Amino acid sequence: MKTAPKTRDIVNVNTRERILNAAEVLFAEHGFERASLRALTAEAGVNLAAVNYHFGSKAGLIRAVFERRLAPLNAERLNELAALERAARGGPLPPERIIEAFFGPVLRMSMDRRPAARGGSTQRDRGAGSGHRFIRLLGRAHTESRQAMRELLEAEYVEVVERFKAALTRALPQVPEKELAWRMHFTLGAMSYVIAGTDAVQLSASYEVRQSEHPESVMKRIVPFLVAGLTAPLPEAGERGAGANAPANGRRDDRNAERKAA
Amino acid sequence: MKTAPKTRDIVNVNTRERILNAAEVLFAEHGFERASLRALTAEAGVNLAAVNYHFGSKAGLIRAVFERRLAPLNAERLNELAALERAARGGPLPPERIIEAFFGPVLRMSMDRRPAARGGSTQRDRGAGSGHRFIRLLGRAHTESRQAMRELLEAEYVEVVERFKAALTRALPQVPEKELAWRMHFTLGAMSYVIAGTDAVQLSASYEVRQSEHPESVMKRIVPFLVAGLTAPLPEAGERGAGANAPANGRRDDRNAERKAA
DNA sequence: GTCTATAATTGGATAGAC
DNA sequence: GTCTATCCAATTATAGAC
Repeated sequence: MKTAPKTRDIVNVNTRERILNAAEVLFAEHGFERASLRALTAEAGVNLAAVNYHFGSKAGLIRAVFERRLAPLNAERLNELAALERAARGGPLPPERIIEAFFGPVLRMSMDRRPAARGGSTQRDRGAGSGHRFIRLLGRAHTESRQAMRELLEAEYVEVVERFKAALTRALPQVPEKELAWRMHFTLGAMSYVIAGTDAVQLSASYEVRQSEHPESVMKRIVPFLVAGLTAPLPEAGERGAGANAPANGRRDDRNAERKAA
Repeated sequence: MKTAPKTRDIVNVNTRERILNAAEVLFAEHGFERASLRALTAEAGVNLAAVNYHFGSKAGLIRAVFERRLAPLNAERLNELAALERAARGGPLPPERIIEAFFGPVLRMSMDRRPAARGGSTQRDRGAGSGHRFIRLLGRAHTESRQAMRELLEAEYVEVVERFKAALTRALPQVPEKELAWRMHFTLGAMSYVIAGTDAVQLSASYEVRQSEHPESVMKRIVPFLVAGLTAPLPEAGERGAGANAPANGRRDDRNAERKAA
């Protein structure tokens, strides 16, 4: 609000945000390398030099794109978890609720498919819209090997991961720590795959699985799957020999309560 | 074998394979865009122009890298499944075995960490070694948006997915088709996350989870998790309203046998 | 089949006027 | 803050000698 904006009247957004929005679109569509600043500024309807003015470099722009989104997303996760813990008054939480608190925010974001608000054009760019673009971008970032990218993601995630890990540890005392670490790993994998969704790896899934589902519907499917996995019978104590010849130990549902198995 | 190879004596590999090996290394490390043909041919110890001679273009090289690996990998999966089905003589397979047949080959490949055989140098480049490099590359390919890449992967995967889907459908008759499609999706996600492993998304997992494990050990952990998920109690019939207020339906282990729920 | 040299493009970044 | 014009580095791809 320094001086009156250039031409547009009311609903226009400033150059900085126009760039961030266009970057989100084009990075998600073509990757960080192939999306050129030229294409990007054209999409945003701003001048080429504006990127360097506002973000210093292309790398700075990439960083800004992630910071804008990840902070509120993870804050929401922590809020939901904190609300659950308040309601539980110190008791352990049902694992279902923990999963929902972690996955809900990102799932809802990934299914927010408002049209792209492309072109240099104007009104209703509000808040950059359509979170699923950012989610695709996030999936892309996970396979990035750049040092800076990894550090960025790690910094944004470390707190939520620790908090949710603690909550799950209390919720599932019968699962040894190391086993739980792996099961969280599997859980995160299933979640990531779902939100990566549409054009990433869907090919390997069956073709009936489409993103036309509502978030609640997906949640209703994935929660029982993950809770069953998290509370599954523990593998036998011996670390070795679960090869293809091990007996199919079927569907027992006993929960051994040993902690820290080997 | 047309004329005697340039200088090296016995164990040298031809230019074509040297390029493929170097491409696998550098594409996995830096991505398809950032790994230049210059860096790549330097790594391989071959001339820059050789890439275009042997593969037509950089895109052609990328295609060749994937084709060399995916075909045998998926053939192995189909072989293992076929062996199981022969042994079962027409009966349904235990889901544990199906998961192992699908995941075993890629898991073993991902944990094959023979050193990179880098540099222009020579002997023991055999078969390109260390499959985990290719696995990382595969993870990267999944987030690629290029049309050609998607078609390539889809073509390589369609048969295995169909065959394994059929096997799981027979193994889990109590799970409705659509539900099973989702559960396969979750399953593939957990698997992908594990093999993407080391530097991809490990940050979000807990730091105790390391790739130092043996394939059998990982398999022993993931199989019970996935089988429990695949055989989990079905969500209630109504499609709506599994929001954060649904009752925590805990750990029943009843399996409703309805097929095709809404 | 392999090499050198170079063409043809495209990219990120910046200087300096406004 | 925005713009034009331009620099400079790096890329893929190819032509043509060997």
